[in-house]
Amino acid sequence: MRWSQAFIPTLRDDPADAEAVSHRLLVRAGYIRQLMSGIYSMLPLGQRVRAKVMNIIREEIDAIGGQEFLLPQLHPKEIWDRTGRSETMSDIMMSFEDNKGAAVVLGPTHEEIFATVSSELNSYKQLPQLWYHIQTKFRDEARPKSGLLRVREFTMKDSYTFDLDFDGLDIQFDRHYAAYVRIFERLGMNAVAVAASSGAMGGKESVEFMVASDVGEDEVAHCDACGYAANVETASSSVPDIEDPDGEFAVERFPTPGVRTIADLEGFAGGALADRQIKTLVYFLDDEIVLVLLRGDHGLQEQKLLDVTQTTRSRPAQSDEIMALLGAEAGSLGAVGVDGVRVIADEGLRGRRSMTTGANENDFHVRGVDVERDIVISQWADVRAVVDGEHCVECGNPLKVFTAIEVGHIFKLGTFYAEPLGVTVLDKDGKTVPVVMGSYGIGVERNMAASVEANHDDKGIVWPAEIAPFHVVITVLRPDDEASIEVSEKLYSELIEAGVEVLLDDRDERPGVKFKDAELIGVPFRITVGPRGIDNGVVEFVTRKSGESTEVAFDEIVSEVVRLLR
RNA sequence: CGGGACGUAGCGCAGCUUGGUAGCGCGCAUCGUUCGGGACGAUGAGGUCGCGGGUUCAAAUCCCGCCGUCCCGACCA
Repeated sequence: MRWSQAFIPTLRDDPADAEAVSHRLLVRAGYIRQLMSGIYSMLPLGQRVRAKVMNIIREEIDAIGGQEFLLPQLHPKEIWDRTGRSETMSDIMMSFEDNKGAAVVLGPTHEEIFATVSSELNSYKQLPQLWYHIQTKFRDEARPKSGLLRVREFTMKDSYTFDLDFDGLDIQFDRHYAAYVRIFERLGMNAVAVAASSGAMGGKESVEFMVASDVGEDEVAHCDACGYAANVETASSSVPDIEDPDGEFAVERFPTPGVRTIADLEGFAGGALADRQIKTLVYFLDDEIVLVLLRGDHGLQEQKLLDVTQTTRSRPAQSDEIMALLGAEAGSLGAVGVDGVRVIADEGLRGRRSMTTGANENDFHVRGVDVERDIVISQWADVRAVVDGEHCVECGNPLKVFTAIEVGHIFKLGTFYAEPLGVTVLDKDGKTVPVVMGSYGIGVERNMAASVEANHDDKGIVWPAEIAPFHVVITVLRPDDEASIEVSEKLYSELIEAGVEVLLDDRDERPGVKFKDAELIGVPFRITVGPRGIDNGVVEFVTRKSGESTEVAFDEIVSEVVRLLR
């Protein structure tokens, strides 16, 4: 491609509405343009990268036996009514009527549609199967953000496996795991596989692939020593025991005027340190009101609470609801003497004595509380949010907690979907059995953006060669110089001949502009052709990532590039 | 959905408080000089000031309504 003919609208200034690095750079470097919130046009450079990302994914899934499908984007709403997901997913589902008045939706995912096809799986002899497609999804997100990282229309590779039993599923799952590891490597990212909450999805197990980034929306707890890694929605940690005072203590009520928070009580004469207080939270789990108890300096991880209670929705109670239940405002709440309400206590409170907590009367607390003696605990559970620096439950070393981008998610669904969707086969004995399923997803554009988050510097994008829109840019410093033209045109055709993707910067621009643009768009290698080198029979060869520059003879440069790209 | 900010030329912004001429930088076009890290000079093209209504002799500017975009939060297989 000749740059003079290419549509690569680079911008000198950062776009005003882009904050995430990948968003800023992809817009500035002319890869994408926004059409509306969460909806982007792929410009030629963007489309080249997107196609390469899809090809890598395709290669790796094909390599583990995947069969590529292409299912439609437009679905009859009726199919979604059957599984009830037109209701449960209604807030993100784009739905409307076609011209005949039939209710249709744009698919937010494709389980239901794959299921219609898989109904033609009839016999155990047809299993296992690995089906996938790379298709557009529509999800009407309440708040799209950070460029391509969270959008409303995007491409996803979603695969589905069908097995006769859970052993078969385990094999398919492990193969996907390995394929995903290779994919993220090839995309230039250091992805960590973490245990994830299966949440309302049900199923046996799920693993998310996470790339550390400060624009990520998830938090991961990771142990460098032993490799333990989990989404904080499911992560555990150990914290040092607190030594409670010896001796007998009785529950004693005392006035605490003006004390509203844990911190207030720490500073109050006769109060207590945070780790010697009991924090009492009032939550609705689905429609039941419950008390959740934590150590004063600990925080609640709501997803863990949902998981241990097998509920799907939680919300903090409002002040009037709290008042009706306990007769006091948040800040003076406690579980001592509370009856008829489910009390879920975090493991961190086990065996604790002589604690201080609210008295369920404004401006009063109680001390001398022995958690197990004085409080009726319905359920002990680990519902505490893991914090950076706490200790690994596996090996005891300090955990790191960091934000990350979820670049892939693989699920062992089991029969969770197969049963309601009626995906069954006849086994050897002629018995109808549900198929054991797995599902596996990678967002294409999100991975493009995540790769930029991981591969950039202050000059622009630094693509891994395999997904760069071009492998090499030939920067012609003096396109008005005959010798320069001759050399660069020859190189250009030889490189193309050698299978290298070349961008020939033949624009009538000053050198500085060309260098800046080449760096901004992130082409891995640059060959600079200028009068200075021509006199010596050499070109300058620059590696984008290292900035390293060498002089290479005319007749060696093509083989050098080919060697580096291999 | 709650909170905040913003909407003026392709991009980045000023002008709005105190109503009257729509401006700057970049980019773009032509010419000239330049040419190894975002050149310089000259000339020029380009704007329904987000949309609708109101106040006024007069609205980018004041008032009302709406729409859109971003950020924080809620939400999110």
